[in-house]
Amino acid sequence: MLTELEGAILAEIRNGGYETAFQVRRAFATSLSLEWKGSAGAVYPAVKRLTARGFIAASKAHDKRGARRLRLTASGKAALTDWACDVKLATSVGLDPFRLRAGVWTSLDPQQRKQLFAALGEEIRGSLPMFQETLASTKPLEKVRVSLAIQVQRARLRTLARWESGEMD
Amino acid sequence: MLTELEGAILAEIRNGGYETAFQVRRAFATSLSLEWKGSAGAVYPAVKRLTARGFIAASKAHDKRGARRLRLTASGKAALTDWACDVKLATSVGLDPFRLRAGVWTSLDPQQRKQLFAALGEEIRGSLPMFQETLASTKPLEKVRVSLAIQVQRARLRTLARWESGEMD
DNA sequence: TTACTCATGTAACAAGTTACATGATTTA
DNA sequence: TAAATCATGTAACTTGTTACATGAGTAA
Repeated sequence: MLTELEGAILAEIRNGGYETAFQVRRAFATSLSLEWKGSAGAVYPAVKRLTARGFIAASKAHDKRGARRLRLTASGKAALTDWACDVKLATSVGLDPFRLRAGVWTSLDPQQRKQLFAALGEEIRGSLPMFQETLASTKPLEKVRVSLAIQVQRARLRTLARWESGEMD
Repeated sequence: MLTELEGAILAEIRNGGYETAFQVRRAFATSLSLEWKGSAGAVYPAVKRLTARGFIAASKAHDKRGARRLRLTASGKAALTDWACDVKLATSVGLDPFRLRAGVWTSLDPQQRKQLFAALGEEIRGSLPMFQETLASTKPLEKVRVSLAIQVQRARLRTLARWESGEMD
């Protein structure tokens, strides 16, 4: 069993090709589709755990700096596949901040709600260009994730439009 | 600043009307749209924190059992509204297990992928009736959350259909 | 040579998990 | 009266956060 972060770390290492833990951190910190901060206190211990479980192997780089380059072992690849193909976990609803808050919006007075929905729509529409830029210039793994993030944002916009012009159901 | 769980707890207390912490736990444990387990070790400390911050007030029930019934204070209501109307937080992408795994699916061989997508579709379609039942029989707050969960599942089905008959983009 | 980036970590803290403990009330 | 449910908690653990420490290589 892997945590969501551990699964994402294995995916990043496999995808990036001999990345250092530092590069994994940076990938997380700059990703639009990943929610984690890429904090040292999360990534280094997680890499240590995954190494101890035999999922990651490390080798020194040949350059001057000689950083620890990470790669997946055979069992690491298997663990990643198991994690990614877990049907129950993959289809669970997840922690969606929009959904979690939407219930509360029903008890807002109409004027406040109208203002809020306008602000939400503006924020989402403003975020789409960034997503679309990333979509053009990344590797398949991140591309697919960004594409799904865009779909979520579009679905939110449709929901807002429906709620603005009618009932909240 | 509230955590997602704390926000959801305040929403539940406001929505439920003088619930006990135990009833909040059960609501979380049985909810289709909430990801938390409603564990005692999460809920009781959170209620304690929220009480200490003046967001929750408690009173003894008049019945034999005399349980601690919870209600929101004025500042608790304000804190809930602030949390629910935080535009940046409400529109952030969240931790979606489907999106997190989807990137890895690109490197599966076609046969495996076909099988996986069939299983994912079946699981999602199998879950929809439960969601739809809940939709008929709950209060507005949970109703809206379930409705959004259904939309997420439908969007996933559309994505799978598109990926099955074409390219993954 | 000063500042920035690369690189690896630890410490204190936050907030969730499971598992356990305890007891009152209600139902079969 | 035995079992189930209601009710409130704590303890040990896991895994994330921020903030700090340290040092090597690189660019201005």
